[in-house]
Amino acid sequence: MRAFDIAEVAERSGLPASALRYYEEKGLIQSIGRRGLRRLFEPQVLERLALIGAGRTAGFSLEELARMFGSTEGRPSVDRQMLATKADELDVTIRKLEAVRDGLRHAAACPASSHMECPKFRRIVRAATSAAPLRRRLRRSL
Amino acid sequence: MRAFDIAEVAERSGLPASALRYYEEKGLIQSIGRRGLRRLFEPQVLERLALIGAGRTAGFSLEELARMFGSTEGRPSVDRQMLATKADELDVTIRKLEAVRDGLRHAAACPASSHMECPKFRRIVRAATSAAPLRRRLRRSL
DNA sequence: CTGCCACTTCAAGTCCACTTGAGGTCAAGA
DNA sequence: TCTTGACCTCAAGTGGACTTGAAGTGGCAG
Repeated sequence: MRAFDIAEVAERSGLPASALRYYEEKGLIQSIGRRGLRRLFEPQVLERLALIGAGRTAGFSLEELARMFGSTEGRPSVDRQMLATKADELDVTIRKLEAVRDGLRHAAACPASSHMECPKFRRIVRAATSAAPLRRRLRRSL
Repeated sequence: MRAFDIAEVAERSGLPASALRYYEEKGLIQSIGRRGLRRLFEPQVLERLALIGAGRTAGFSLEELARMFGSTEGRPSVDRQMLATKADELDVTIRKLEAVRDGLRHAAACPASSHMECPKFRRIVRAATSAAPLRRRLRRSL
């Protein structure tokens, strides 16, 4: 078994075929050829899709992901400085998320009728909103 | 100075007036009255906006935020069970983000020409994509 | 009192990441 | 050979979160 057709990639990756076609159109993945009309994919594509999924989880747009590791060809190497910068940004995001999580946890436990009256809650909200240069927000997956 | 007009809230919160009107329309904030046509806001609204910002950072939709602390009136109390569940979901998201961050950091440092050939990188990608029930994705802010 | 212009409303437009639908093709099983 | 139906393309639609534009209003400096 050398190549998968789109239905097989869809099943194994959990993504609908329409999304795979869209990703190909955007240069995020490539099919290795066709059988008649039908796209053929290397098993490798599943790892690439995993990588894309991870990047999406971290809030990168498809365009950013394409820039980061879209077409491995024609590029000297991924811009390492950019990767490090993105990692730093993610650190900031993570810290905010931790604060939000703590706020949620506290709000679930604290008996104050209005959370904004609770000094602890207010401190947590401040933590979640300061830590200035947030560039990313979270998106939902299904 | 008891009340802010929309331009002042916009300036202090960093959000455009159009977004504030939109948030009001969606029930996330309230103006406390009008001077002529113009909305007046209590200084309090800034804290609420901070809370909304924190929630948005964590990937909650405006509708979810409205449910969580939209109109404080008419609701016995925020659903504490839901808050705890959201906190748990955030924990999962945070773990994925940490894995993505580590992957980025590693990719920035690792000399392998193709990262997918590096076993360490592949392990990190797996960590970022497993931990199954992710419901949230990150969104970008400006 | 007048005029400016920051504010107002409402409808429509934008961006992203896909999804859906119509209409077409062709590999493979009966 | 014929039929089936999974796959194809391309255009248009969707949803969330706003933004933009046109047309109107009214507080306040002069």
